[in-house]
Amino acid sequence: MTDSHHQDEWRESLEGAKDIIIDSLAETMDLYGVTRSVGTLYGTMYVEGDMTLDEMREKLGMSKPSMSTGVRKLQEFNVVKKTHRRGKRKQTYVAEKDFFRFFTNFFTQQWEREVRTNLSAIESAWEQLDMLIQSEEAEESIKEEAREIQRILSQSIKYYKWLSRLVESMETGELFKYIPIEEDDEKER
Amino acid sequence: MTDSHHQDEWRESLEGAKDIIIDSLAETMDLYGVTRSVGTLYGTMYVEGDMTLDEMREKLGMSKPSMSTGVRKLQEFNVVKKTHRRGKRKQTYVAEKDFFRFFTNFFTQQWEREVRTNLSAIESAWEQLDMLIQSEEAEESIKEEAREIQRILSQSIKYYKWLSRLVESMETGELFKYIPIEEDDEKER
DNA sequence: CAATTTGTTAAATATTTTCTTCACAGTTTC
DNA sequence: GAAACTGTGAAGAAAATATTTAACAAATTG
Repeated sequence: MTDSHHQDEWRESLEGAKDIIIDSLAETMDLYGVTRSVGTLYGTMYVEGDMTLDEMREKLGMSKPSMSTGVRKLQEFNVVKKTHRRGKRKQTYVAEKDFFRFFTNFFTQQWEREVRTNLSAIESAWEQLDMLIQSEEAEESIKEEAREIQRILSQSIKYYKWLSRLVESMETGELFKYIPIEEDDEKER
Repeated sequence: MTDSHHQDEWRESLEGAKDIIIDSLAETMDLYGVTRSVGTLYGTMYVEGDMTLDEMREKLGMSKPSMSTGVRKLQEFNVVKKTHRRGKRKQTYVAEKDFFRFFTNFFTQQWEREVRTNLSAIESAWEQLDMLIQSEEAEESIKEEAREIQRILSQSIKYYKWLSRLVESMETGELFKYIPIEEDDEKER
C-alpha cells in the first residue's frame, strides 16, 4: 500500500470495503434461496442506506425492471420497506439494517409458510389414509402401510406446532430472553 | 368415492396420499434454497424409508447420476445418511425422519456457515477501513463514511455472536428446554 | 390538459442450472 | 483374475431463471 494515494484511490478503497460486505451478504442469502443478485441488492442498500430504483440501477448497472422485481422480492421477505424522502417524488426503499430483526422477519415469514403448507398437506393426506384404513375391502398390508404413514405424520405435527411456538417466541421477543443479545462491551461513542 | 375399488385403486390412493406429503415437503424445502427435485427426493425417502440409488431412480423416473448428486446435496445438508442393508452390496441411504433433528441439522449447518463467511468478510473490510481512517491524507468526508460503516458492522458482529449461541443451544438441546416439544396428548397406540 | 416522469408488465433474449447420456474407476463375485 | 455391477465425473442437451428492451398505465408537474 503506497503512501501517495489520491482521494479517488481512497474512495476506491472505501468502495472496496463495502463490496466485501455486500458480496458476503449476497453469498449468505444465496444459501437461503435468495438469488445472488437480489442478495447483492440487499447488501447495497445495507451499506448505502435508503435508495431510489434509479440509484440502485446506476449502482448495480442493471435495468430498472430488475431493480423493481428485486425490491419486491425483498419486501416479500420483509427485509425491505418503502419510505419516502420528503419533498421528493421518487419512491425510496430502505433495507432492514438490524440483523436481529432481519433474522426474525425473514425466518418468521418462511417458517409460518412452512407450517401452513405442510399442515394443510398433512390434513388432506390424513383424510385419504383414514378412508383407506376404514374401508372393508382394502388389503391389510396396504392398511398397515397407511397406518405407518399416519404414525410418521403425527410425529411431524408435533414439530410444526413447535415451530409455530418458536416463531411466536421470536415475534414477542421471548427468545431473546432465553438467548440474550450480548451487550456491547466496547467503549461507546 | 365408490365402494368397488380394486386393490390397485387402494394402492393408488395410498400413493396419492404419499405424493401430497412429498410435494408439500419439496415445496417447503424449495423455500430454503433446496432445489425442488432434491426436495422431492428427500420427501420420497421420508415416506418410503431407506432406499438405494436404483430404487430412487425407478421411483422418480430420473437418471442415476441425478440421484447420486441429489443424495450428496442432502448429505451436505446433514439430512440424509448412508446406511447399508446387511448382506447387500448396494449402498442405501436413509433420510432424517425426525423433523426436530432435520431442523437442527439443517439450520445449524447453514447458520454456522453464515457466521464464518460474514465474520471473515467483516474482518477484512474492517482492516481496510481502519487503514483509511488512520491515513493522514484521506478526506474527512471519506473517513466519516468509513467510520459510519464500522459502526454498522460492529452492530452486526453482535448478531453473529448471538447466532452462534443459538446454534450452540440447538446442538446441546438447550433450546428445547426453553421452547419445549409438546408431548403427544392423543391416545397412544 | 399536455408533457414528463415513475414504476410495472409482457415479450424476447441471455444466462444459469439441471438433467441425461456416456465413460470409467473401484468393488465385489465367482 | 475375468466378469459384472455400483457410484460418480464430464460433456452436451434440455429446461428453468434471470435480465433486458419495449410498451404502457398512473401520477405529477407546469
